[in-house]
Amino acid sequence: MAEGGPGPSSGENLLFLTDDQLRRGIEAMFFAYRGFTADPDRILENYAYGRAHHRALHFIRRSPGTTVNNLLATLGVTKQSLNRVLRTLIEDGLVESRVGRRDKRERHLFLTTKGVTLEHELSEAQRRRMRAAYRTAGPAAVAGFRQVLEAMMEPEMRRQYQSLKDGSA
Amino acid sequence: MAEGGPGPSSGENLLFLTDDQLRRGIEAMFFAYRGFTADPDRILENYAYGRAHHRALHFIRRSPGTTVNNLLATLGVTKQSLNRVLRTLIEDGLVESRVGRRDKRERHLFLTTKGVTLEHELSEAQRRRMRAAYRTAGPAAVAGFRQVLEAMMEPEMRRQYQSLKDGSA
DNA sequence: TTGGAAAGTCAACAAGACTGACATAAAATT
DNA sequence: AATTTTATGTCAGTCTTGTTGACTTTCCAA
Repeated sequence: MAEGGPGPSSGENLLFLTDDQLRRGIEAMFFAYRGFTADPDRILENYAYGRAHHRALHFIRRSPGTTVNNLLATLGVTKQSLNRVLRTLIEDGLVESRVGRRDKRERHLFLTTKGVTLEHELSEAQRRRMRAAYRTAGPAAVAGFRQVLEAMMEPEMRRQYQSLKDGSA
Repeated sequence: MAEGGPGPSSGENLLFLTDDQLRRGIEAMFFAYRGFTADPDRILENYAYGRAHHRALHFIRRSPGTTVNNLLATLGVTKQSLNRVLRTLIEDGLVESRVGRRDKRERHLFLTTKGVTLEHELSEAQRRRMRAAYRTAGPAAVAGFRQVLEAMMEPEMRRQYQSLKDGSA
């Protein structure tokens, strides 16, 4: 690409779109995601659970009563993969699966008291880091952070994200 | 928004630090990271490689001549894990491993022409998405994005990130 | 009543991470 | 010169989390 063109093609300043800047952003995502998952991962080592369990707990807590199919769409995994995780969480009494009243094929998922406890421990660790990062960067930076992340999502995931914004499912 | 306390505790506006806002940020990271890896993942399906190969190619390209130990520290994996990936890349002629001149224990890693080609295909797909997101969000948002991500990194990873900023390793 | 959707299960498999043990060569230290 | 440490590679085994494919059960709705 030869990168270096110092003069923007238009009158606008587009230096933030150079390949070098973009690569910096790519590396920032890579390194930051590691920090993002580090704290919950450390906690999960004490239990017999992994990151997949954390994700399930997070989204069940976020949308209590959600169905397995909903959760599948949000997490973007196969039902077999989710099922293994869900089964252990149900067996261990962290998640309750209630047969749907209207549609009895559906299972509605809820956290038990025990599930809420672990979810809170995990999410509080993650929020602590997020809070520190937000405080360091400030409100304007946070707004930009969210804008860029949202623009980076796949359209279907952006819909998931935005639907969670307001009410639950 | 219903968000907890309407009145900030101090004179400053700290609404961006509510647990709800933090959870929004956590979900943004989760969904955005999926978009971030989606394009390279699709390309990698055509080859016999995975995300781990992409990461190795990226950082070798970024710091040509880097040693195995350096790469290990950057990627944050075990040598056994990296070795498996590196071995296939060398066998397939994408990466060249040269014995160090000064210290013959070290192996210096370089991309071959073939390696550069694949790395470019992968990174161009990733940059394309990043470019679109940056363009949508604008330069101010990008600056904030980078600030928050940097603050979110583990200190050791932040050092890695910043050392890559300037010259190579 | 029958077709199809939702959910669950079983089996097999793969990527990519891990630990632990061990081998080799070369550099550094004693 | 002998010993220790470092850098790398390799073998073997395990774990988590994802995949596909096949099959069953339940049950809603046309």
